[in-house]
Amino acid sequence: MDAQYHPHKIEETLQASWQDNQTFKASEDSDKEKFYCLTMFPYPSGRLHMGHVRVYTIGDVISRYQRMLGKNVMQPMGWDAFGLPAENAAIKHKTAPAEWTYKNIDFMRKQMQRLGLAYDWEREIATCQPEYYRWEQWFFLQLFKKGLVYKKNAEVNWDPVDQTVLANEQVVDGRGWRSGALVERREILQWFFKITAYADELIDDLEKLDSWPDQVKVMQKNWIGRSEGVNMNFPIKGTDKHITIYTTRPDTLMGVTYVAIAPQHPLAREAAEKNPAVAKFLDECRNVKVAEAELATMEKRGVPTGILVHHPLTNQDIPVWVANFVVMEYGSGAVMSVPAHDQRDFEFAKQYQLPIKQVIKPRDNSNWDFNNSAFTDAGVLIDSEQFSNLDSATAIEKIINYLEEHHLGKRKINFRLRDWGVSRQRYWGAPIPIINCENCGTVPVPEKDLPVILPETVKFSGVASPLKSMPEFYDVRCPLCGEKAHRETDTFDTFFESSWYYARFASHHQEKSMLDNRANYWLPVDQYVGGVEHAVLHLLYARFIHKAMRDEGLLTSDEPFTRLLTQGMVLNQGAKMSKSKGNVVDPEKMIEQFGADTVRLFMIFAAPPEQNLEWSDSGIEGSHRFLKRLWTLAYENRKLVRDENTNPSMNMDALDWDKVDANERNVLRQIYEIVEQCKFDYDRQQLNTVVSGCMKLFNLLAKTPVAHSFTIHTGFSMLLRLLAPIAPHISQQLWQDLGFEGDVIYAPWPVTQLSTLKIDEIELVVQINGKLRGHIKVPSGAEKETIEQIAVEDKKIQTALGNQKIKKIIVVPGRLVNIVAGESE
RNA sequence: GCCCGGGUGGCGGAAUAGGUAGACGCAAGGGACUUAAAAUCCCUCGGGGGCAACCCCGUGCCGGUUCGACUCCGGCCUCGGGCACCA
Repeated sequence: MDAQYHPHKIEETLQASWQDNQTFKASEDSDKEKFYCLTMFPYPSGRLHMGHVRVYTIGDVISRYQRMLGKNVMQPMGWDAFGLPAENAAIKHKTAPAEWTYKNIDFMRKQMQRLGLAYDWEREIATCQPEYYRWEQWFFLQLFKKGLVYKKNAEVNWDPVDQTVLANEQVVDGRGWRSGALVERREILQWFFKITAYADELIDDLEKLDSWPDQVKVMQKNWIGRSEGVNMNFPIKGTDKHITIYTTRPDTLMGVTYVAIAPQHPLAREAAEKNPAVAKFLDECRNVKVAEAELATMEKRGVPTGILVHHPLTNQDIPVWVANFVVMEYGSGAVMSVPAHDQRDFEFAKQYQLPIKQVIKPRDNSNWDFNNSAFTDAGVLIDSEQFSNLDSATAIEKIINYLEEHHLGKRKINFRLRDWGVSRQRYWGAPIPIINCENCGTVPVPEKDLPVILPETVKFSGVASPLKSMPEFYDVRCPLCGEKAHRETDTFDTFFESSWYYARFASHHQEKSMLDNRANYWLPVDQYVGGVEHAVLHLLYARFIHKAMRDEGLLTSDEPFTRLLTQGMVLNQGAKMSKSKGNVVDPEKMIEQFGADTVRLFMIFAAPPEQNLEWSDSGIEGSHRFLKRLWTLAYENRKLVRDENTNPSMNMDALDWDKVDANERNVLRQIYEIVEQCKFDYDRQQLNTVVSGCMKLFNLLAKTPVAHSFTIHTGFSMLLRLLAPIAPHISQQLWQDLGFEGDVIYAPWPVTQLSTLKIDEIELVVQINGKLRGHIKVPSGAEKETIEQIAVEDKKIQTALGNQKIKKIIVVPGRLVNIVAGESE
């Protein structure tokens, strides 16, 4: 055993042996309870950054902890390998996206191994490999057969100069990032997944996810946005046509003063043909990027279409406006506007001097000031003919019933959730397995022809996808009629790959099917770890695909992830690490300087997993210092611990605590308390305080006299196990050097004798009116009356009480005594 | 704009079901060892007052509930995440 801590030597030797012995290989034939621990796989961007190091460490700590609890653990890793950055890198470095991606994967895999992450590398997946995406293409075809896939027009950001579709992040201040041209909205035909068919189940099953953060569940629930309302027809004056609107507030029906339609609404287009002002407005609306945030924050504008509709109840004429804030995708793309009771309608009405008609008054009968804002709460109806004087809730029911009886409207449950557009007009993605034939229309690629392989050696200009100019890719024969046909050149949204990879890890190397029985053994994932930024999109899509796979008979579970941990970002000087800010800290350099254990320890210690972590150069030095001290103390006690291992000084099975020295008993009790606390913290995943616990235990051991060899031995035995999931290398090395049996990786979790360890006296806090005034010692298990008496008779308490009268005494067992006292008579 | 989080010493953070605010670590200051420095070890360390025992104030801001509030409720300020083609 070296006198000094040499992290590199220990870590590299151990990592090599883990690899050689396939220590972390997972198998399905085990009598142990299974535990599937998964961390969101990365995009292979080139090298690991601190954010990666943090998540992967957290996942690794959890999986190692579970292994020590005796579970059959599987922890795989792979690569979310398709996506935009490879195309950008291809333009910049003139390398093909495939080559660049594979190089990055090789480099990052080495970096992960150097961190000592306990992965089963045999299960590794790169989503850009045909062996993977062929099953995605296959699954798409199954959804197609079931009618869960359809094609429709949808808007994209169009760069008129580069003649290409832009991602939202490629639109900067309304212009294409490369060309600088003003982007335009353009409609193109795209494939969609009917995720809305699962909307109810996606919302209802959130309740089953007890071990998900509430935060994420609430976000998903709001995102899906189930609302109960009514679809209502407003007849168009002078025609037999009508506009359908959706509202959740039919109680405000009598307050409608105009109807607003989306710029994409067919009626708006019709109006534009006759009305140049409308045409001009629609044209202006095209220069806004396709993003909800954009729509919500831009100036609310509109123009009258000249169209009038009849109010369904009063038959009154109501003008129809086109407004830029009405979303075509939600409801029917048209809304009834009630300025008096909706804030956005209110502002719009003020801006264009449209009438504001109050039909709801506050329940307390007060007057509402309509100069500043709408009254949006529920209340009592006024000026609403037969519905006047009803409360909002009753009125909603009565009005809906009336509308249904008179065939003017129909009850409708609506979702904010929209169907998932999966077409991307890009090269670096999985090809959509469809052939377009002039005779036969849309023809799925026959399953025997899968996979449709993405050509990897291409010339990449960055403007349009190379597939669009590769006849060898798109010129095909129609599988039905045999005539010349055209292969789909769009590729899948990369969220599709990341929606089922967790299941494929459990069926790796299966060439005959997408998934096999092993998936039912491992799934659902017991612990999923990843960033909060994925709270809605990725996690919702994965839940949807999981249910779709279940309905395809590929799986039996309803949900993919049992427990979810969403971790925070790594910041430096209060900001996300980025090249432009110049605050990037390279994990590779940190490992070089301090070793993997120190980096891991700091990542876990510096903040609780869910919160952002502030990088600190001196902080990581502190973590390193702790490991050095630990090594030194272990070195100094090596003989004592080894001897105790071969020749125990106390027999735990027949231990008589009364014969143990009181001081030693006291130290042991503290050790046990720390160990119990660490267990509690591991289970609630507050890993930073586990490290605090380890440090406390270490500080205690450093002060323990050598005579207490039993305590020192117990302390080391427990400390090394508590620390093993976090700093696995040093823990294993010391475990071995101090003569403990086997590998710490498989060592059973420490069990304490805390419950049998007797305590004679406990200390309680004494408060007067909630303010700390003293401490008392009482026999453990003392009666409430005894405690009260001791507290009141305490000298300090007597002085503090003076001649105040005691009104009440509250005793919280094991914690405190609060004396409620007041003025004397 | 909408949805969801966070705000506690000089700094990162702790306080488990409403019960001692500041655990653990970092930084800083003082001391020991050393020719010296580094390393290591010991002490101090929220603010104010007091010779002291002790006292007062203090968890973003304002108000409420409670014997007792960092914790619960109402309102606000501020920083961050997401908003459907970044992943």
